[in-house]
Amino acid sequence: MPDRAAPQAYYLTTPIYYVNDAPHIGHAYTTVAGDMITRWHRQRQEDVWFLTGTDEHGQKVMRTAEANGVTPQQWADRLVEESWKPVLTTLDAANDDFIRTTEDRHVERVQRFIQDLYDRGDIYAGSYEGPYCVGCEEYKLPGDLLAGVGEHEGQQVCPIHGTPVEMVAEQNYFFRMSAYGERLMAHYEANPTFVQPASARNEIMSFVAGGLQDLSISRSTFDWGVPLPWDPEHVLYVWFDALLNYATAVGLGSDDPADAALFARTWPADVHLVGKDILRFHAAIWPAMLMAAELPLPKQIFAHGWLLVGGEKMSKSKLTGIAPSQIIDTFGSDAFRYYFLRAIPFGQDSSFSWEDLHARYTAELANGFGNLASRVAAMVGKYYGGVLPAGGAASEAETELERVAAQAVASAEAAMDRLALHEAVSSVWTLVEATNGYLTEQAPWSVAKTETVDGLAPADGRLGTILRTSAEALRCLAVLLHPVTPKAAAALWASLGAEPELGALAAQPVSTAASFGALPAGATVTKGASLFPRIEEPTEQ
RNA sequence: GGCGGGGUAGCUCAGGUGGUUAGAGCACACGGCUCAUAAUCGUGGUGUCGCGGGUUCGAAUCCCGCCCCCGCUACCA
Repeated sequence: MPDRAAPQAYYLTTPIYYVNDAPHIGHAYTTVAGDMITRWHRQRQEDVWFLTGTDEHGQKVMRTAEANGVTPQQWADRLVEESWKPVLTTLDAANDDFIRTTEDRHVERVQRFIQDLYDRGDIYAGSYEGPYCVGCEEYKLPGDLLAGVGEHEGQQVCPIHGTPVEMVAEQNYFFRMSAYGERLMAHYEANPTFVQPASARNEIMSFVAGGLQDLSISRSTFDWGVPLPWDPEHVLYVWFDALLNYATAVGLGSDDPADAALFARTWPADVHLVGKDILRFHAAIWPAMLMAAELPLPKQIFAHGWLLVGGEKMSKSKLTGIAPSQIIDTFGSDAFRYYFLRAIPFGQDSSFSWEDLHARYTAELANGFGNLASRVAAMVGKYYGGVLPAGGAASEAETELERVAAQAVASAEAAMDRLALHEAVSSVWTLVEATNGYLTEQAPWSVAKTETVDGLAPADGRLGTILRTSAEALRCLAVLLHPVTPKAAAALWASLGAEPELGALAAQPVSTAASFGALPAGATVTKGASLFPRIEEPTEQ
């Protein structure tokens, strides 16, 4: 347990995923990005907290449960246990906690939070009026309505039923969000990286600059939610409930000293990763809620883009929704992680295609990285019986390769600070390419012909130097790629025989990764299974 | 409608405060090598830079108009 003077943990969250449906690769993408970032920070030797979870209240979940003939709680339990938690394992996500909004710890702390806002006068009773569709049994958004035709000429109609909507008023409670517009604007202006990337920042600023209305935060037409402590006929608006998870999960509102310590250690969060479709809730409503409660704001809201399939946003209804397992069953979790982290500029929309996935898998993972590990291990086996040679004096070529490694680390570090995940991976890859080039130029197989005597070459000769240096590059790659492809990196770590001397891969610091010479001479190098075996056909699913 | 982003090689994209023959990766072709997952290394071609005007000695880059795509335009999560 860190003491009060201890530096704050690097605390990152994914959105909590709505259990209305099963996970698709869009959810998995966010999780993988968060996992890479937090793994990287752990290897910077920082204290880290990585949170993910599920959002389980609201009318949609209630209806889906009803349609499936179960209670909302049963429905949520089933999806969480059968889909959402397993996918974390499938993805190799190393989260520190998993919050469910139906857990007592969350519900109780949410109630305490809103009671506090109510007591402060930031929540008040009012009435909400809006266009209501009887057929849908819900309020519609003004922008969703269509102009009526024929007998409904001149009226606004529901886009689903085609029947006129009626204005309905409902008594409920409001959050005084209008009071926070100016403070929000001031915060955006004073903290340019609070909302990133810039496109997201511009969008949210233009939204808030347009003026904020108070937010209706309770519902009395259904009961699947957190009851308001002072008026249990109402449940809390699901977003108000959901956003609070980031704080309740790390102990806000708990009386337990351990929870209080965790909160002190983690809050404010460093990054909330979000999809750009939920940016507003995180970049406007959530900070306003925290301001109202007089709590520190998170340091950054980072909105990543959408995965496009055939040029359109991936969508289940259009049959372009893809489950993570469809990719992972064929390519593996490492390839899944690598592909989305490398191929997609983090923060931008990007096309996904099976052809691109397969092409990158083959060119970069199988032929580039996997084959590099394979050829080095094979040569250490062939020329030195699997015992890593000590090597001799470094020539300019070795010095240059080490320089490339140092540059890769420096570039990757800088990219990670900007959450330019794709650039970080690209930076690391320069070492893969340089090492393949180094091997071709140094041609250890040719050197072996002149140095080998009685089947073995001297460990301190030129051949030994080349292979030792190549193994060092691989060690560096294992360390740097552990956040991206943890399974392959671990396999490589084992193949290099690094663990006995250097310890666990996950504990290897990024900062010293590029210092060659860490692997002990005499380490047992084994050529295991291919890191990324070639896969025949593009998998059309 | 308003605001914002975008339309550049077969594909995915960079460039874009105007200036020599418009770039990268992939794909493709040729050459080297043979340790390795038929892998690797090197070399090479590829483009009316959405359309039409304009400013300029010179525009992918600036201005005007037009076409097309996408996002935002609050209480569905």
